[in-house]
Amino acid sequence: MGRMATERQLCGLVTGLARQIEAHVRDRAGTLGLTASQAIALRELTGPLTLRELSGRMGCEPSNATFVSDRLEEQGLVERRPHPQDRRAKQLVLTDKGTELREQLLARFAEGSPLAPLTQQEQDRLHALLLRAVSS
Amino acid sequence: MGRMATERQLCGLVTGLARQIEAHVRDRAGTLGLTASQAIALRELTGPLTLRELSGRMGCEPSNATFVSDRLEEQGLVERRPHPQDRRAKQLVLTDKGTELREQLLARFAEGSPLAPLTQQEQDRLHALLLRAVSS
DNA sequence: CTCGAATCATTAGAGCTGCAACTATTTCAG
DNA sequence: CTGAAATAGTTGCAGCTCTAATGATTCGAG
Repeated sequence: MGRMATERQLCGLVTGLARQIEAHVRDRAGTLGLTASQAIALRELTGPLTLRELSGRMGCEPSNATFVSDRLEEQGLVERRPHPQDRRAKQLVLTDKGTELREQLLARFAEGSPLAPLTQQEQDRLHALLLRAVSS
Repeated sequence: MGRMATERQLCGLVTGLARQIEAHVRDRAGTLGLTASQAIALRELTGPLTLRELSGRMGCEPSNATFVSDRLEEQGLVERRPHPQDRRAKQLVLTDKGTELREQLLARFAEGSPLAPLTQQEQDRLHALLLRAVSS
């Protein structure tokens, strides 16, 4: 076994794992009739959020948040409301239907995550390493 | 600070880092007039590959490899040749132009990877953890 | 106060991706 | 040998993501 990990291999592993996570989300979301990014948006809506805030939480561009919000709004899961303080911005709010679906979603996500096989200690160590890599 | 890392946070970190890597590849590839996936395909072409083999190395579906190969062929960087043993398959081969561009590409990729800030020891530990997560 | 710069959301456009269906070929059980 | 099943590549489709440009609003230096 080569003990020195190259950055090349590391990048491959990271993107590979990201792909697995994405596939897991897609699968779970699919059981509720949602796409992966719709599900992630719904998950992040812990309360009223501006579209920019949502894009920040989703880790994507604001234009993408607009796109996803359109789909969620079409399905009657969220509503766009004028922002109380800033007339440029809009607030995204869950409807009753959206709130209910979100709860089901959170339950589904808990089942069989790709990272579940790792022990708590391993997860903590991975967390620390990733945090260092991301923030630098 | 909560010391227990949740799977939720971990998933976010992994996909966030994957995004950074993707952005880095996109940036470097852009300086040579390539898109990110074209660059990754080119990088993986260490020798003649079947489209299926390429898709395996790229970590994507075969249909995607077809798509990317079309673009590379349009630019005269690769050629599709009949497979010597299997008439179903095709072999993807770099042209002279493709070989030359690939070398420039490898040099560009080496500059400023998102994982460079990690020490060798950290990279090794990350490698081990990711390997465990991916393979299970 | 005022006007230029920054910020919010949106739109248009190009490109990537996975899934499902299809054809051609190979493999293998009987 | 023969026909069913598996495999290679492709295509169509829906959906995601980025970048760049735009209009509306807010902020801030002077």
